[in-house]
Amino acid sequence: MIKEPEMKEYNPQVLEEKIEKFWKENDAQRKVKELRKNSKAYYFLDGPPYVSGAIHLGTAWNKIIKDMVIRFRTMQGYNVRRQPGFDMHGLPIEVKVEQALGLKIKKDIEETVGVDSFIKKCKEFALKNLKVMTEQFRMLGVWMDWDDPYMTIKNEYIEAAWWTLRRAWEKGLLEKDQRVLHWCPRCETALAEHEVRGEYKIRKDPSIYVKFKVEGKENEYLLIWTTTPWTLPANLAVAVNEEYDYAKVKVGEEYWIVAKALVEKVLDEAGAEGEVVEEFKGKELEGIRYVHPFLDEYPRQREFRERYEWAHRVILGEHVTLGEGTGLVHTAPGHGEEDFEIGREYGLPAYSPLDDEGRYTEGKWKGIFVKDADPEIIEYLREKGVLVKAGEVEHKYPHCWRCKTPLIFRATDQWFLKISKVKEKIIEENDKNVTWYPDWVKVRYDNGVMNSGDWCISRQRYWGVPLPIWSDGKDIYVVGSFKELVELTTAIEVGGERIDLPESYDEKLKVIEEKLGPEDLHRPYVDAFIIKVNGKEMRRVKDVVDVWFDSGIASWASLGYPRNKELFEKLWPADFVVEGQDQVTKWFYSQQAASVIAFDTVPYKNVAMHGYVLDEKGDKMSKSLGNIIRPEEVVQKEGRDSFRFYMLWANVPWEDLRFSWTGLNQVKRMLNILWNVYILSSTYMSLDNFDPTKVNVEELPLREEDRWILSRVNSLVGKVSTGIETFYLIRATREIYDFVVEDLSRWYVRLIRKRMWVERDDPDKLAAYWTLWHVFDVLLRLMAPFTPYIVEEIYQNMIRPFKERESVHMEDWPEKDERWVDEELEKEMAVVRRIVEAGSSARQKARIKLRYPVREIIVETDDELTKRAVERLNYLLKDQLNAKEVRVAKVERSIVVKPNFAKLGPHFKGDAKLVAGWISQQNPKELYESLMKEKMKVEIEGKEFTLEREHILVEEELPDFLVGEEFDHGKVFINRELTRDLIMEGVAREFVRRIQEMRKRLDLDVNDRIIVTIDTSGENRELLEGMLDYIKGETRAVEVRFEEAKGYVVEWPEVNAKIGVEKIEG
RNA sequence: GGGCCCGUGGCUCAGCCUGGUCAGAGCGCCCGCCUGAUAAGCGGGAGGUCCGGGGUUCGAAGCCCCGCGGGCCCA
Repeated sequence: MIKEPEMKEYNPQVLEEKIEKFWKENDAQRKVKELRKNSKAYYFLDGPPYVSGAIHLGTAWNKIIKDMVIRFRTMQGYNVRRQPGFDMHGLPIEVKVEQALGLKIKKDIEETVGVDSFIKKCKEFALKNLKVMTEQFRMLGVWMDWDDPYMTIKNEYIEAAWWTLRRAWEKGLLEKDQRVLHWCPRCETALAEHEVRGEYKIRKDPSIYVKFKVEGKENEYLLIWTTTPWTLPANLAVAVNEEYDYAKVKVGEEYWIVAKALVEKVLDEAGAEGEVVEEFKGKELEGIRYVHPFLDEYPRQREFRERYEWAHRVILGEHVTLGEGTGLVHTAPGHGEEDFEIGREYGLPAYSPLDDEGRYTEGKWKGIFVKDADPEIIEYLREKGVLVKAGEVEHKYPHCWRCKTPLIFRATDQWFLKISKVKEKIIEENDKNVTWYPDWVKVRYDNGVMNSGDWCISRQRYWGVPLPIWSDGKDIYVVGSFKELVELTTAIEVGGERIDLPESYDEKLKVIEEKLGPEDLHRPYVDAFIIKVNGKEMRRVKDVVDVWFDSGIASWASLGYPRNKELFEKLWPADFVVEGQDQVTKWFYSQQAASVIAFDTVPYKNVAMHGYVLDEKGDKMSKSLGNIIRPEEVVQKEGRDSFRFYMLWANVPWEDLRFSWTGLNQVKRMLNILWNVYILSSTYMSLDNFDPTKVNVEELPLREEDRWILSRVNSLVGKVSTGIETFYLIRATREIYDFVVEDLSRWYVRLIRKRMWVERDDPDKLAAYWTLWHVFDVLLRLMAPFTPYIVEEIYQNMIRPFKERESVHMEDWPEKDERWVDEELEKEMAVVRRIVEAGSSARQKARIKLRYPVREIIVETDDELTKRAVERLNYLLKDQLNAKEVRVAKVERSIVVKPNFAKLGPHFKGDAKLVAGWISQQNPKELYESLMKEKMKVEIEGKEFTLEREHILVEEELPDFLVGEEFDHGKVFINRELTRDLIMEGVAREFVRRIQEMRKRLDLDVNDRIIVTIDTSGENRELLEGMLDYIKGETRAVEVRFEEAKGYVVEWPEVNAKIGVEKIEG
């Protein structure tokens, strides 16, 4: 049975708490899973958020989308894998822990706290944050398996990483290589290209011009420009572009060599004057040797000069441009990517005399941090007389994404995944197997893949997947699992002491567990293992793996593969992933890259991208701007349902979302309207003990409006399903919004109101009840993925008593029932709405309130659909427009013809007045009709004139009693003549309305009976006498008496009356 | 510098793929109406060079080209 709702007002906070409790007590989430246990599998893969400690609106949006999809697919009947994931390793946590422990430099970790306890702290920190974030996600109503998330720090997960790297090694895709990489001198580790992406910040650096003396020439110099003076000690060459023109410029007694196109600019900057004395192509400069400015300060430079043919010479490179500088590029192969590449071509060494903390390891500035050395070097160059100009420049410079330290380029030995060898395959497999939403993201993605280089996966850090590479300094071996590790291990080192292990596996394991504790694939545990391969003893390479690799393997690691193969075989690859647009070249990429290495194909079938959340003005939310809105704040203020629906409604998901409180409020209003419809429906239904299962639908006298809303709701099913499936989410949410607000509330409920107020068993009322009930049955299911709370509340009261399923979330997704779809009726109803709008507007013009009936309304149209609509839905029009009659007809207009003085004047000059007077006297219709046909010759007072159409102005004139208004397919006219009967009805309505208002003020129940006493003018009384039955029926009054007002009395001056209302007890 | 996306009333956005009903909605503003959904609801009105400029076409907010402004990613 439907109960009278306990909450009359929509209060999301109370409602949502109540539903949370309901779900918990009824174990709803588990039951939903249980229900679909044996259905077709759907592998949804959660992109793991980093355990930074707090979610923001963007993370919330992400999970709201995911939850919506999960709920939708589940209702469609899939057994959806809904495991959340967390990205838990990596530098961000290390940095936080370092801060918490007050550590300044990397060395402190090993020497002050010890790797072991440092790792423990990192783990604690990560787990703590995971817990916090889990609660935040739960708060949003996200139904994932929060008790069993995948964590990148678990042994089986780490082992999946090992296994993957082993595969890479077996395929020859894992190599050690010397490369110039971004290096963070604070974190003391290399960073991969994707870690530097987006981390370029404006920064002030020195900008200096330096002259290198050409060997064997007096006063001749190569002029170079750099913003990193500290790299000059490592300079080994000067690059020019062979295509460009270069010039020898005479400046005072000196000759400078500069790109011709830049001569003016460079001289200007240097504040020098000079003239070009010679020109040549860049090619001609190749091989010119110069004197390195720090030959004495850096003895190694002397050595290079002797050992390398191309050291300290001009070399050719296409990367040299004329955008800035001098066209001669200072080249330090150990400190720049392009420098490194070109240096390799010319056989130059990647000289990089720095330690991990960025301090010189030799030469004049030994021990000094390179950035600190900049000013000293500049000063020294000045003293040497080779500094042409020293200034400053603001430019973008990469910074460490965690600690914001400016990065330096540095040549180091690192481990790489050879993406260059599988790039083609990635793109090919992606083309073949993946659907992108929206489709153009694929283009963006492919471009990204084509641009990416090899993947540097080694990090010189602690909190991460240990690189499973063991080495004797020459050969390497990549271990694929813990089991294999134990098998190969012959000894472990504990506290600096070597312990040789027994042969047998079990005994070995026992000793290991005794000495090191239970299996833990982190550092320092794994560092202890000494393995023997081919007779050689090997120790682990101390690096850990880039944290991006962790999430890259999620599609199989989260399934426990390869330790457990079953799930993998059943589910992989994933059916769906969705993340923010920054992940296109990050997670979407790292997954495909790792997967192609491991399995030769891509790990997901459908991938969708969403945008960022910005503030109302379109600015990024940031601490410094103070415009951060926390998800908790939104939930607390407006509720989870509004929040969720809003995020999927505000705009297309792939564009950035400007979060707006007013938008959110609009959604809340929609939910409030839905709630009001529910309250109205359930109040009446409960009053009448309505039971939809006892209704024989076949025999129900459904009215046109019932058939119409049933058609609408079934059309809605198709639109919402398609919207979600194509990831065009606003197509789903906007349709729902419009349906609730326009179709259901503003129109259907308005139409059936009277039917519900009928006080007896009435098939007509029952038809409306059943229709409403059925609409709710479908609508609630359609909305369940979006607004799970409010629909559950309504469902529990209205639907649950008559159905099997315990929760709306256990329901099946509705199917579009074609039997109910009637497009013609939908179209006709749309026309009716337009006519009603035009009619209301005409009423307003005529100043006739809706309470007063009008005798007739005429619809003037040529449109067939409109004609059919007026005929078929006539009773609706009469009712809504409060008209006694509504019909299609042509309105007879009278014509007014006036002389057109603007044309008469110039034409007839002095006789114009005469002609005008004549025109005014004619029968307008006849004159107009004959002039429409041809010119007229007329004689006025003996003179002859020729009249033309343009000599008259024609106006149509409606009869006084008609007022018209246009609509799409014609005009609507209302007849405003009021008869006594019409006035009687209007006045009766005025009184009814006021009595109802008084009932309301008395807080009477719908069923309470009253006695009404009216003290008013004789005129009113006379009008009302004939309407007493009507008044009684509308107000549930037993009696209406004209006498002194009694009981609760209110004076209503607008109708010149005192009205008394008394409740009848019992 | 390159790739992709976005640019429509004061604000937030639909529409663009599949050119052709005066360019739509909500919010805000102004004016009314209704009243047992009611600390709600409804109607009407004002308000737009559809970023700018070319082109294709009988016809362009929509298709093509060139700019300008913003976003993401890359260099």
